[in-house]
Amino acid sequence: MRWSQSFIPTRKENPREAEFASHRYLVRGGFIEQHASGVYTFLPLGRKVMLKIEKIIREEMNRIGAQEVLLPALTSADVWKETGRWESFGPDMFKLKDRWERDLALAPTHEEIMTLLAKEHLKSYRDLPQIWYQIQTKFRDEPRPRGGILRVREFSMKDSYSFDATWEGLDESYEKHRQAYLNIFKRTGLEVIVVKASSGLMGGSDSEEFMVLSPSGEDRVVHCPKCGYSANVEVAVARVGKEFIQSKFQRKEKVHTPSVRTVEEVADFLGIEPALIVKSLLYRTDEGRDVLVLIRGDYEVSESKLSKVYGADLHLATREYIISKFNAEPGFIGPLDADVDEIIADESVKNLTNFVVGGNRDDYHIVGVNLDDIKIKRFADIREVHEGDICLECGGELTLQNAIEVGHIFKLGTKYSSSLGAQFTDKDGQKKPIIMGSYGIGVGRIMAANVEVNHDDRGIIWPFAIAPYEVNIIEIDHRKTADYTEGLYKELKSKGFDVIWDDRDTSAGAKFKDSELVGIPISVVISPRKLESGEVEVQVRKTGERIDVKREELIAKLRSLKKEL
RNA sequence: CGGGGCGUAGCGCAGUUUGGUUAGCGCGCCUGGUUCGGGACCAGGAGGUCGGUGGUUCGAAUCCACUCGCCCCGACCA
Repeated sequence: MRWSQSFIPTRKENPREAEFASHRYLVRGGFIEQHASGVYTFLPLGRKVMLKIEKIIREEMNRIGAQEVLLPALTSADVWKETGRWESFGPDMFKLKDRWERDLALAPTHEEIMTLLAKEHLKSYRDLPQIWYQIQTKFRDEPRPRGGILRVREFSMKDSYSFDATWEGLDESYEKHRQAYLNIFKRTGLEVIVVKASSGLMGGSDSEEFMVLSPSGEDRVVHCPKCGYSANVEVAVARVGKEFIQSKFQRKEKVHTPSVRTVEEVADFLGIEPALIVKSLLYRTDEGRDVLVLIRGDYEVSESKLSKVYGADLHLATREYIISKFNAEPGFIGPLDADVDEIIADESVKNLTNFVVGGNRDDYHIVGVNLDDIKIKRFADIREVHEGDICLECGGELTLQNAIEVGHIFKLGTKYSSSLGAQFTDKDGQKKPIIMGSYGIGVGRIMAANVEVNHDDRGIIWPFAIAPYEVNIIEIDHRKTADYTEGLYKELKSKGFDVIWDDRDTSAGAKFKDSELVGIPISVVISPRKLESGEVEVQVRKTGERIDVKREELIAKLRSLKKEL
């Protein structure tokens, strides 16, 4: 392709709204353009990158015997109602009506549709196992799109589904995907860590996420550098830093603590460490049950863990509700004589002695409290792991880092096959629900995560495998070298390089800047001066190297660079 | 949904506090010329319902009300 004939609308200035590197550079480089909040157009360069990522995904999926299909994006409401997800997705699902007022939905994922397909055709254990996948547009009405293409409402996802007759079979299908995913991320130039994850709305038992560590990520992952334990903070477990502590307060008594509300303020006021204060948080179920949650003052409650332990979604009560219920401000409520349906305490509370709780009256706390004083229904691990907590596996010190989720794999089990009646007949003649797994990769996220991780202040640094072009031939003076360059351009193309030829009638500086912004891994610079000695210059985007190469050695040089990058 | 910020030419911004001719600047774009290894220079030119609606006023980009859109921070997910 000639640059002069390409549609590559690069910009010199950052778009006003773009704060993330990937957003800035993908827009500035002419890869994407915003249409609406969380909805983007892919311009030629962006489309090329996406197609290259998809190609790698297809190769790796096909390698594990998966077969590509394409399901509809526009789906009938019935199936969603059958599995209950018409409600549980709630406003995250784009719902619409047809002209007959029938409910439809734009699919946010495809477990239901895929399971129906399996139900229709996979009747016998002889038909199993199967792995089906598609690369398709998903629609999710995200409450908050973010970071350009990092989190959007319409996005391309590779999703696959495995159907097995046995649990061992599911393990195998899952393992195949795990390996395929590792290959895909490696080939697309991403370093990922695999973390234990919450299965959330998908349901099922085990699930793992593939994470790219990056400050721009909105997930947080706990990692043990010593033994490799890794988990999303939503499900991570650990031992608390200091376990057994007791305070100086020997006697239980009410203490006047005027307008000290937060844990820090109370700790300062009383002259004890925050860990000795037991925070009381009021949670409510959707049905209106009140659950008082106790946790050590230096920790936070993990709502996802809490909800799982409790068995239903819990949400923090509003300030107004707390005041009406306790007749005290949120900062002063406590477990003693609390009129709630249930009290759950985090395990971190177990080993405290003579601790401090809210007094259920404004401006008062109670010190010297012990577990016997409180009617705790159960203890559970409901706290969010902190940086520096102790690894349960090996005793190492845990780290906490931000990460971008680029893939997620689930062992679904029989959740969907049971509710939709997808059964097969086993060897013994018994009808059994098909055992399923589901597996997703965000194609656009691979692209965005790549830019987040691989960029500098000049622009993007693509890995060779998914770069929009592999080689950019930059002509310093098109009028003097056009014929020569055309020969070179044709040769590179015929040798299999994805090459663009910057033949524009503009200054050399502008061409260099554009090339660096767009992030083409290798530039071949053609200047009349160097041509006299039969040389061209090779520039490597990643390292900034400039190497003079004899014309006849160019192909060999490019091939060796291709392997490195 | 809560909190914060922003909408003025294709892009980035000034002007709004304190209302007052014809709404500015840079980049980009068009024409002509000169340049040609790090976003070139000179001359000329085109391009704007100031997000929208309604109000206040002799007069509104500027004040008021409503409204739409976008971004960022907190509860969800590839």
